[in-house]
Amino acid sequence: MARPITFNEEEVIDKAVEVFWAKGYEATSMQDLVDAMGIQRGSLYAAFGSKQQLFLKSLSRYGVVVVKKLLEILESKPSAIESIELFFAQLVEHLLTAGELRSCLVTNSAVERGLRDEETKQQVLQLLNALEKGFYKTLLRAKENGELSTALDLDLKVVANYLTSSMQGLLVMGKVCSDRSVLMSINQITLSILK
Amino acid sequence: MARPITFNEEEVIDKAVEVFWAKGYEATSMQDLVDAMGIQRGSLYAAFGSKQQLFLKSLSRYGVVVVKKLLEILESKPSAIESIELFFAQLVEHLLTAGELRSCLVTNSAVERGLRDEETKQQVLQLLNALEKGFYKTLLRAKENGELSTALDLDLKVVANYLTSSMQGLLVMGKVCSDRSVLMSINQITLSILK
DNA sequence: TTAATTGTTGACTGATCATTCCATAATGTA
DNA sequence: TACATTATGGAATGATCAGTCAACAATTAA
Repeated sequence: MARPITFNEEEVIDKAVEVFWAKGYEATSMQDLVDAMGIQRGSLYAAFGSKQQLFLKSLSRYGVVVVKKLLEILESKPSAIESIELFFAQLVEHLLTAGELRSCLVTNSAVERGLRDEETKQQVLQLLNALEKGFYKTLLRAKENGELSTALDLDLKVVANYLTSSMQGLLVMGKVCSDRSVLMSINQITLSILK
Repeated sequence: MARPITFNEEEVIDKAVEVFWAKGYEATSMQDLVDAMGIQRGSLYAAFGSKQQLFLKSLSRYGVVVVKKLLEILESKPSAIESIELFFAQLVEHLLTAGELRSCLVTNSAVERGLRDEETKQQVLQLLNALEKGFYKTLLRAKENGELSTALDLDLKVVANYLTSSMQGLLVMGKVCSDRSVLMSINQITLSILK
């Protein structure tokens, strides 16, 4: 039998996620990853193949960990609308406190790699789709709860898309703006269409 | 007297803008720039100092050329609201036709460099501010024209910020989504608050 | 025509890039 | 204990990176 792997793959990937999240794909060197992941180059290549593959795996892991946690916010309150409000408020909180991780790996990857790498584009689409579905489910719940103005006659799929896009906009603004009141007032208008 | 410069600085910078716009900062090599700009390394360094300085100059030039042209759309129609609608429609048109330039150098720079380079961050803030001011002026015009619902009682500065953020969101979505109807329906909801 | 000045050119530098490779270490089985 | 197997460690690879530099070309003033 063979010598067993001494590192935990998920733990090690989580470190890679942080590096890609903070620095982006191009600015991250394999040396950065070796240092952060705490395993040697050889093991890294044996386990993950290449920088590109490691990146895709990191993006996928980001979906499983971070995006999933975000989506849980949408189910955290009895009121669907309040859940959506909390979701956007938490984004602002993240932007104001997360330091070098202030942003979203999905947004970053869409912008840096969306046009130049088809695999990344497909993964980003999948993650954006998951967010959109989360919004849609929550909007349906709002409708069932009678939380949406009956005067409102909007296609909820479209609204879900709008919320996804608005979220991306907020995350871009948060890259350069640290003013809570500015970010919160953007959210306030964004969500005013639901009332 | 000395030998005069044989290249036109603006023409040459416009080439650099395109390269940074298409590839981003990190993925662009000085060799890429030498090739695209049509001048030699030595001349490039003599004229612009470093990759970082050339990038900042390119971003600034992007503001003078591209952002300025965008802002002109906001003054292109008698109706202020129609001008804003045209602005967002043109963004979609750009996203669907611009190929590898499909995006906005401001968005790209905010995302890729906003957290990691203070000079870039300041320039991005300045450009976002110019956009916001353009929206604000146009919203004021809308109000004066009586185009805004009188029921609407919104701080126009905040709305201008919201439009800036919405624009960034649309540009992120456009990196991975080529579906005109999706992008247009996002705009439709974004602008519905003005009615 | 000559001297002085400055732009142009492309080879060159040392650092760093992603990736490979192999000797060595560690493990389970026989 | 010895063997087979596989992970580990880290040196080495060739390519490419940003940036430098000195020889050369072109221009103007004198």
